[in-house]
Amino acid sequence: MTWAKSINFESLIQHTRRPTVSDKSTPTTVKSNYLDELNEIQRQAVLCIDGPVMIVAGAGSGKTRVLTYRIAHLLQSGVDAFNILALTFTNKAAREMKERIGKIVSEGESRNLWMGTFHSVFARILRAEATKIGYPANFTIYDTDDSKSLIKTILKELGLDEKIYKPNLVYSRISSAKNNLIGSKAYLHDKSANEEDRLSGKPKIGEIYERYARRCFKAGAMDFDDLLFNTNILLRDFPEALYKYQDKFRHILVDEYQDTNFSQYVIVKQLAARFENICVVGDDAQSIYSFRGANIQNILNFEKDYPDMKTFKLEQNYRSTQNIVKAANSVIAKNKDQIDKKVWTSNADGDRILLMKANSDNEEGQIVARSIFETKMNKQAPNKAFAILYRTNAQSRAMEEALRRMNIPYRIYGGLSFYQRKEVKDLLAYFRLAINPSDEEALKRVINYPARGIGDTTIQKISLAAADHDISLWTILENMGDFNLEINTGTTNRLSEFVVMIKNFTAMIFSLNAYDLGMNIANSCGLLRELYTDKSPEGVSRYENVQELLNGLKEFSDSGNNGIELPEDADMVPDTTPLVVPMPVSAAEPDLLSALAEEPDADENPADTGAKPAVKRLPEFMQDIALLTDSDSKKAKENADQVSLMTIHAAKGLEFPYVYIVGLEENLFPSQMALNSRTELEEERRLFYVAITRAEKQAFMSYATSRYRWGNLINCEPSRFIEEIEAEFIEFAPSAMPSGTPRQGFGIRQKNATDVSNRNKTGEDVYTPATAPVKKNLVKLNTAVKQSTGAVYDNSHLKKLTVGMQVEHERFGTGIVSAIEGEFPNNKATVEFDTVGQKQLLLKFAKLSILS
DNA sequence: GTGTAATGCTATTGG
DNA sequence: AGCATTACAC
Repeated sequence: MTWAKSINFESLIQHTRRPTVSDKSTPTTVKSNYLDELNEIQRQAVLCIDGPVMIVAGAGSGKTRVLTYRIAHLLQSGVDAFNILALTFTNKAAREMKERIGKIVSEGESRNLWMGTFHSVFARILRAEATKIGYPANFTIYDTDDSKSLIKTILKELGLDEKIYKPNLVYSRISSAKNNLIGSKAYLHDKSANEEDRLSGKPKIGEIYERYARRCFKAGAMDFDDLLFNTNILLRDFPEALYKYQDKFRHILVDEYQDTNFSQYVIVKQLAARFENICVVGDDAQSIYSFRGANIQNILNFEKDYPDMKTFKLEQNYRSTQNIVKAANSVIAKNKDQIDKKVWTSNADGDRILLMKANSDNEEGQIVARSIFETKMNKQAPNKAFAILYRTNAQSRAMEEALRRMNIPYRIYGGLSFYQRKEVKDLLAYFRLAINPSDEEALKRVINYPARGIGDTTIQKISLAAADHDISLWTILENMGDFNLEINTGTTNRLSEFVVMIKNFTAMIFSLNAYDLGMNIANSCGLLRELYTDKSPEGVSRYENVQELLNGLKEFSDSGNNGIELPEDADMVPDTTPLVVPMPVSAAEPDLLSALAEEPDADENPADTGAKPAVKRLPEFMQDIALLTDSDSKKAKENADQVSLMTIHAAKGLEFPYVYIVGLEENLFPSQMALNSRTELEEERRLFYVAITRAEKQAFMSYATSRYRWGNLINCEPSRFIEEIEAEFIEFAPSAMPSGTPRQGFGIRQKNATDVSNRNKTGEDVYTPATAPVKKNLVKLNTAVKQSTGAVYDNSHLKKLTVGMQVEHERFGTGIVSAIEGEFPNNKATVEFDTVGQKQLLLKFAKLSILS
């Protein structure tokens, strides 16, 4: 692991060697009843709570049960819930596990566990520590749409062609750099990355990345990957923070370890370094997220990281029939890279996998729907016993239609989540702006929605000025008089009305609870009115969605539940310790940031009472909202009797009595994109393995010989995966056996020409440390803080600026002052920069330092 | 600046 | 086929 090696973490990690694995690992206060529900290996895995442990958990082997009991056991052995960090793959998994643990121990205790996804846990920690790394505590989390929109903006600014620099591709380049802990500056100097970009004809990716990172920072925003990246920065550059969390999280558990990426890996490694009470749970055979940076090596190399670790292999499957387990085993055996294990079951043989053939995607839907109907009758099973799994979301439509026609209730998981709907995002954007007016994506989203006569050209002018002065759009809007924007008075008035409106919202953040403020915003921003006037069915639905969001806000205000439950820890109050002398704040402006950080209305000393603050406010509601996904919206009646439709990725960790795996065709599953290398194909195969092993009683598979794609019909060939299942476990439905040419498409298949060896993408990138050295952070801190409050910079040192001086600008570099006009604080300087030429700068805003 | 019609591009997988 | 962006008329 080149990166891991090149980071000198050893020097940072405070090695307090944990006690050697003790012989007193026999607990004293364990309720015997839950241990009785475990088999021998499971029990050992639960009881071994000292030191590094790897649990290799085959599909259906009771992994969740082991994790749950292990945590319960830790608690009963006297470990404080606050000292346990359990990282799960979804928020839903965390919620469910907490519930189960609550039933074994007490609910009060389980609530104090630090349990959630990497993103939600470290977002919470970053809220408390943000100022250390130069971010405001009220930072926004950009979702993928925000990120891509920002990338598009940057592409336009740089005059790059979106067809060459596809935003999706640029985004994933940046994302994978971050997940490998390569910051934008490091990326620019990264030979292999540059080489790769140059060869792919996109040499400017580094430049885009740098701008992107700068813009996010200025907007006080982190994207998903930043949550992990910045956690790493925090732990690397602030040893006292590292020490604090090492000490706090004395026991660390990571679920689905096979799907962690490098960034996550380093976080865990760092946090666990002191006590090494780390337990990872995973199954290499179910690693299906390499496309977003997951590195299967993390689990394969666990032993190298912790040579004295204990391994427990859970190999007995309790979920599925013999047929399903054996069929799945016969498939996964085709993969090369795996941990040696043998999943077995003592369950009944069960029915064979039923393979069905259709002539088109629509017919496939009908066949599947009909089969579900029949199986329901034959087995007397409810709808919720069924799941339809597919490789791509686009396949859901044909299934939906067929189910609807047969009056079979269903629910689609994934796709557009509630929080991604346009109308919901619009209102959320107003909320975001109220909390953090620097949030550029939110600003652009709603500055002219509902339409208020602020058009593209106006926004262009403002953006240009912002780029020119290297300040945020919001700062321009607040100080329009100071810039020659050449915007007519009518528009100027509308702009200032908008600014006043947002400022009013901001001013109410602490006086109103989340619901009252949200309602107030929804009413006065004009969005509710706009939606209400639209009486089309879609319009009504949009209105209802906004109402739904407000309902959620209401519930949150009453109960404090926004879908992610993490403890409110006494020592997790945002750290307001000033790293630099606090900047003076102009009298007119409330010091919002410190208000946010200090929470004036909150209990003075929560540690004394243990009570939560009485009033639930909007910032608290918003703090994790970008991290919520569809499956987290708990209101969707989990228990409704519906057939589940979802992608195989979304089905990870779930199980159903009857599972339909559809669209088993070459170029669809395995995906066309995965045919370039062995490793990619192996990941597809693991995905197939995951799909099969979701089934408890019977698996069904189907393929179509033709389907619509981009509006035209294409021919399809059955997937190679079908013939990888040993024949004895499969049964062909009558229609799947074409009369003329039996087993058409089977047997003889040409080897895929591109099925070559490993593409070796392990990348020898070099991690350049000190992407953000401490000192620099201090400087940046000022700008971040000030921007988030909208206050004026303290540039009083520029009073003594005179013509002829050499100055340095954060972005424009060095230059010579050629003219000064106006009176402080409204004076302007003309600077001849060495590289970017002449610029006029308002000293009030410019971040200049005087060199000589 | 706003709204609509025509065009063109796209569909792995997801927190 | 569906969505997003662009072109063009008001």
